[in-house]
Amino acid sequence: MNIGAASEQSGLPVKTIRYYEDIGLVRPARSENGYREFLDSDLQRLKFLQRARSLGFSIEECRELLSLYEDRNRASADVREITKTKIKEVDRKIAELQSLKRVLSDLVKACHGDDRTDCPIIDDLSGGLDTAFEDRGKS
Amino acid sequence: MNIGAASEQSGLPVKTIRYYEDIGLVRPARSENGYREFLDSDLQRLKFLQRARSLGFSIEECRELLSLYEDRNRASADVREITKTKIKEVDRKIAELQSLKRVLSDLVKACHGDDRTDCPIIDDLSGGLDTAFEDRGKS
DNA sequence: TCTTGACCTTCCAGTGACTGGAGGTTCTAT
DNA sequence: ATAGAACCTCCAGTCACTGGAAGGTCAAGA
Repeated sequence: MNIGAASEQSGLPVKTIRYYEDIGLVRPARSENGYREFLDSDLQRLKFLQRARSLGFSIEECRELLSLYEDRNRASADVREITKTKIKEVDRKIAELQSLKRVLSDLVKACHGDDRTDCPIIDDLSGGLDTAFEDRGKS
Repeated sequence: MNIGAASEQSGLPVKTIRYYEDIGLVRPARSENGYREFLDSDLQRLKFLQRARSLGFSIEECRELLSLYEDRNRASADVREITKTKIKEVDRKIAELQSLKRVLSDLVKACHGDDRTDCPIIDDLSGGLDTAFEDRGKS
């Protein structure tokens, strides 16, 4: 099957599939006319990649998962560990965003939001060292 | 003050400050020796940027907020609107991550995690069209 | 047969927001 | 005088694509 069909079947953009070939995640054969020829096994890999990426695994993690996937002797525990690490990362990101949301919500609450030219949000951003918002500093 | 002091005062890395100058977010004067000379007003901008970036505003949003910040006539309502839009974005990201976490947790729960070579996580990633996880497809 | 248009190819450049490094100048302390 | 820190510019790399130019191939219709 050509790249267009592979794209449709896998849910990955054509450009992305070519990119994945570039970085060695998939190695489709070539037809005589130079077109990429995707076998079912290639399509499997692409679907795997689509799914894993949509679950937030990085390209390098996908590479690792793929090699576990191909390795008939890999332990289920290895895959489980990678996934658990990923869950912890997701948890961390959620917590960060929730704290961010809290600060932003406080700012909006404190802001009268009319056409006056004083604004607590701007005040906070421009120094605000003595406002109620304590958790400044980079994450 | 030199870039090193500005970095320390603002909490932004030296490289980042130079980058911000490149893209026109800050315009420090130059001393005779070619060194950047940061005035208090420059430092204000840098602190503003540090804070706004840490709150998840993009560079372009920071540019907008800065121009509102400089504009003595801007309405508080404008700033409030930008912030509210940002909160909605943060909410969306949190929801995405929570759904992602649910799927990953389900996978880990289903995975026996021993040294057997069958693994529900890999099974899910490699097609898994008839597993219990429904929300595949790109976000 | 010719043409149109869809699909395919490669290659180069850009995204966002930095970060790292090379190679060179200036300042400061000893 | 000299060592080392701090500064300078410029170029390249990061991540995971995405867009576009310029051109080759294929299938269908006139």
